[in-house]
Amino acid sequence: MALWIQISSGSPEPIYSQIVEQIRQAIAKGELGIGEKLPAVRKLASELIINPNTVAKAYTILEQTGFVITKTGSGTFITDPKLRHHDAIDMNALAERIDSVIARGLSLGISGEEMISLFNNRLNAFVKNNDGDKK
Amino acid sequence: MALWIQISSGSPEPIYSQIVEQIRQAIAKGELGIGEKLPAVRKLASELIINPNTVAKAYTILEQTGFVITKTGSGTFITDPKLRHHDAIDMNALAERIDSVIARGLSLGISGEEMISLFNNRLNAFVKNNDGDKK
Amino acid sequence: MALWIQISSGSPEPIYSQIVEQIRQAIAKGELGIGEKLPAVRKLASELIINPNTVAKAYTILEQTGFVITKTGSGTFITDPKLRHHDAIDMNALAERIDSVIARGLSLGISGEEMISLFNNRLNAFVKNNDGDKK
Amino acid sequence: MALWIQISSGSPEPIYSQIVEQIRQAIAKGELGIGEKLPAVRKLASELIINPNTVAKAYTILEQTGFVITKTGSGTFITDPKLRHHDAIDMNALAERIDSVIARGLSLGISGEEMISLFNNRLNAFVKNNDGDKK
DNA sequence: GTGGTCTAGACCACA
DNA sequence: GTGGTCTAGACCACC
Repeated sequence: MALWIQISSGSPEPIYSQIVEQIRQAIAKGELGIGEKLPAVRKLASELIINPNTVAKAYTILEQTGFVITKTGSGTFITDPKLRHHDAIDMNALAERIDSVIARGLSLGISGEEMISLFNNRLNAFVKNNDGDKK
Repeated sequence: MALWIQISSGSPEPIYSQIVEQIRQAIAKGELGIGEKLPAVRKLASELIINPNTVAKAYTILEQTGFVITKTGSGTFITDPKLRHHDAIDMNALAERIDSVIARGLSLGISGEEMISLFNNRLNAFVKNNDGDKK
Repeated sequence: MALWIQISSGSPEPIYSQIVEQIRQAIAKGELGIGEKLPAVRKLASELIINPNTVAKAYTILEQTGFVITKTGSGTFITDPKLRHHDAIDMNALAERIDSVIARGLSLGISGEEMISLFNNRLNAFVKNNDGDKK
Repeated sequence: MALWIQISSGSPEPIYSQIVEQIRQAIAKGELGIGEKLPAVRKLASELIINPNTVAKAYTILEQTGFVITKTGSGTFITDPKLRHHDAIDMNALAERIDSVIARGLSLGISGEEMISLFNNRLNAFVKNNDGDKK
């Protein structure tokens, strides 16, 4: 449980971004609840065998996006979702990402129905986990 | 009709990548048919007011990905989708991209139902255009 | 029999080079004998639906390399192999091409034995044809 | 040891392609082992007295072909051959290249036996080095 | 330090 | 006319 982050160093996506993404997904899935404490920067860095600056950058971004709050001296904690702020810009960005995914799928020869089916499957993986936590 | 590509120079996504993405989407939507000719490198570059090398890089990537073929001296053309070949790796990458999109959406406070609805809407934009062509 | 040249317009190899290569192979296989007449430039160009200049360029290269001789007013003919001249440079170039092929093969996971076997198979295809002609 | 790449600037083969080819061969010969680091883009460029962009292009191609992975900020490294995936298309391309080599050799007046002998000699140069590493 | 992106502009090969 | 290659040099992101 202590270490659920997977880094692929040979990836076009920067490491700090991979960390941000995975923590965001963990929060979305409910694996990380409100107020829960993230691993210390140095500890996570040594476990992933990466530069502490890289972890720090990831945490900074998460804080700027409102997903976590860092209390100097005690650690970094998941924030209350109600406190997170989002722009209309975010919705546009999301729509663009969806378009991109659809174009990629269609180019793979996947039909519209299959795309929807695939999307539902992946979405259920998220929802299921959240239900599990709520029980 | 002549210019349907939109570049945002202040974006973290590189310009050449924006071009690749938009052309891929245009192909997926059927706006660009098989065998159709893309604008010449220098022409598109001057229209978008960017360097020809940047356009050339985008076209090169599209060629390596199998979406277009370039015939030196005559131009760059959309390939037949049947000739494109894809790996199982591509499917995994697609699933990961979907996960990423879902996490982003959920973190914006969007419910599962709304996500599905949004996804269907975007997908319809693609399918509609293709139906129009078939008629 | 009249038209045995196959052009793939969507190829990194220039068209004129494809023609040169295929004629060279036809000569090596014995499909084209000494003194035999090549199709006229304009005729071949119209059959392949390409620019006559492209065919002319191919014939020029074949002439410079000594494979054919053009007699103005009558046509282009295969030369006597004894009259062809080659440099030590050619041998080095050949060795480099072999190295390149081997590296490519090994990177595909093909063993040394398989490489030799494959090479022999392809070579036999050439020799067989020559035997067939001699009978 | 530091510099084993030879560039011939007067060659029809582009410089970036020469670099790609020689590194591929070095990998096939075992001169470059898994995980080994390639020279930095700027360093190799200054040693070969060419533009860094040209080296970068070569490295990019090697990455797209799966021979190396580049980790921005730390360097470019040889990948594990097991992770490289290839298509049946590659085998056809290889066979074509072999045909081309054979035709070129035969046109130089080299007999079939000599061709095989030559091929074996070049192949041994590769295998020997690999055996040496294994000891 | 590393590689990635982009520009400006030149030259060449191809059709 | 088309795209392909290369140079010179700048700026940025990553680690």
